Amino acid sequence: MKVTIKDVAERANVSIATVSRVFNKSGPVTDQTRHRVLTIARDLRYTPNASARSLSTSKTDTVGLLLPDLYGEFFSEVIRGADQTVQQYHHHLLVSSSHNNRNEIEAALRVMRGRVDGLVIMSPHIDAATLNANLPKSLPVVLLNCYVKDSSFDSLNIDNIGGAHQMVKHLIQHNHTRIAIIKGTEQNYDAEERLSGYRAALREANLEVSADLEFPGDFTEEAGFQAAKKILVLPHRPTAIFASNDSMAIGAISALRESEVQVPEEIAVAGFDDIPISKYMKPGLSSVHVPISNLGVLALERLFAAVTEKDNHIKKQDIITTELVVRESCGIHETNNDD
Amino acid sequence: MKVTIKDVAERANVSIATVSRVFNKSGPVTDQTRHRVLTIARDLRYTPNASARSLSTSKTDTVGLLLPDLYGEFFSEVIRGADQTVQQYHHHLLVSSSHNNRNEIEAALRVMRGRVDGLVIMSPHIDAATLNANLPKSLPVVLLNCYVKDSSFDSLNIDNIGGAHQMVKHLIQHNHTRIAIIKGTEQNYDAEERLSGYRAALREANLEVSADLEFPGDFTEEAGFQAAKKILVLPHRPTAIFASNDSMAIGAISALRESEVQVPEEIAVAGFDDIPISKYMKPGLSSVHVPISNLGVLALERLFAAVTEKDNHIKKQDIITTELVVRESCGIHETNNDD
DNA sequence: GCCAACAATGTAAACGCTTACATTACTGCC
DNA sequence: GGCAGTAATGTAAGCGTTTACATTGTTGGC
Repeated sequence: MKVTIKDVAERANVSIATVSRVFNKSGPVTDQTRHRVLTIARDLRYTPNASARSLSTSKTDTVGLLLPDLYGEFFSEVIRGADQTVQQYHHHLLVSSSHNNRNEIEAALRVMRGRVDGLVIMSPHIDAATLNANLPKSLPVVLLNCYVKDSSFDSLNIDNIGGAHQMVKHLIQHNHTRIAIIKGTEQNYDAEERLSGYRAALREANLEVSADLEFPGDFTEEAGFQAAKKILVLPHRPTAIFASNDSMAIGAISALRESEVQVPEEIAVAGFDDIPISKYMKPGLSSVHVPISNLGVLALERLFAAVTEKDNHIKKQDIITTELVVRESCGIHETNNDD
Repeated sequence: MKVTIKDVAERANVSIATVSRVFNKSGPVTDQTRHRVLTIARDLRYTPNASARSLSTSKTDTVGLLLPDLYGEFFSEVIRGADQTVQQYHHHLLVSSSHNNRNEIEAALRVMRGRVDGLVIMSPHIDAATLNANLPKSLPVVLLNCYVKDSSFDSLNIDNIGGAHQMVKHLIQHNHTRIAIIKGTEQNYDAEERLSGYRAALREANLEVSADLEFPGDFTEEAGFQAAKKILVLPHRPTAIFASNDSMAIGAISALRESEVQVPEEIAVAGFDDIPISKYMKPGLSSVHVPISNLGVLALERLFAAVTEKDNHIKKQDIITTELVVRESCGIHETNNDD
């Protein structure tokens, strides 16, 4: 039924070593022989057995992408960038979500190990110890947006603090003094950083940092919706809302609309991530642009560098800068240089 | 460096066969022995080598998901559903996009073969011949939204015709008589079916089917935008636009807005797919709901059935029904039973 | 007490490939 | 013409498992 290298070798009257050499372009082979082997292989529909090859070479030509969740455009974009890069390097992409649960993450790590030549991990809840405990020291790893500062790992992080700071500063510069924030998921790294960027900007402008203006959220539209409802009944109503991501901003706007509060006239709204829809909403959502699909590309390029360079690969911790995107929802149309 | 079954066996004073039996729960082992092996394995951080195992068993515990593209929420949702199901069955997910190019699809197929126990293929451009030529007869395959009617394959298709028909009929019932369509990508299966559903509904209502009302598109927001611009300059302006997917509908709405044409008052707009944002837009986008993430789940469940049942698996061609979702963009608020 | 039956474990072949090393057959140089 | 050097090919060991079959040890029925 299934055709192996041996079948090809027999039919071509050569040894399996020669067939192997043809397929791997390793070692010298006559043009004539090569051609004969290739033809017969095609006729026989021969494909090298990936497992056998992996076993022999201890390479899998596959890299793993471990994500906290597979929901929403953010991850979809990361996957897209990753796939693109992986194909370019003639590798394969093993994707898995980890459900944010520590045990499941460990299981996922262990299970990936041995199946991949390298691993990109995007999981806010992971720490260096878990990583070291569950992965062989030799497996190249790139951390994407993880809360691990350890210089023993390559990592890529979004400049959450800077981005949030920039957006809030922008609002302040345009005379907003009561700015509420809808926070991200409790304990989430991005969430905390965005919050601290928000606070820093307020402090810097000598504005009060108050728990009364900080509303819980979990990055879903629903949470944004609920938070906005709460904000609306505040005695001294804020003039601006900074949502920790676009989904929540969208939810918030939809709540404001429901209550017939004009955006941005009565309340300005801004988000974070700049997901594609932000551009197409009405009003267009002001946001902090994160080069998401680029993130996937960068992570994988770094990973392949690590895989290739092996031991003399130098690890780096990079911070990806964000960019302020001003649309209508924050009430400041003009293109001006706020920084 | 790397620890193998042999290391565990030596340390535990048993043969490798016993260790193997412990890990696979195949064959009898004393509780005492099992415990000793397990403990030592844990201490040694032993993980069975996946390649060796695959070579030996010719199973990979991995299934492949071949998508035409990785762009947008649609695929992100399919992947999510797929991942969820795959985890449930303790398998892994190898994802790849095929770039819609025939050669690349063939390459992807060939490369997947041998790495996976089964394959879900979503690729409008593929035909039965290509499939047969590049895949071993024994590999379970589920076609997702492919234009292959062949009963020798399991397949899942969206009821594009029915969905489009239903939406256009709905518009007609509410007194729209000039309804433009923004078509999907040329030669694309979904695109053609949605177009024919549109035409059927018009014909059924004795409305003219005219090329003047059919505008090219390619499923991107940009295309929707451009098409709407063209529609706006039409001498006898349509009162409704049916976009072949939500992205184009969103692009169209944004073009109309730019020209200060009221939606739905002046022109009603409807889409297809019911991607999550549709709900949060203003106006909410009327659309044809496709249970996307469910699609991923269903496809993988079918695949696992095929993998498990092996030879006595009975292939089926299923059509997934869609559902009309009426929001504001088509101008008919009331919840009524249109069918 | 013997033997059958079975439980627990071991032995070794096979899975399909890569690759170090061995072999063979040419070349051209002195 | 012999020999070194090299190009082309072959041989066989190993990669880490699984598993059919063999071996050993125990049990219980007669």
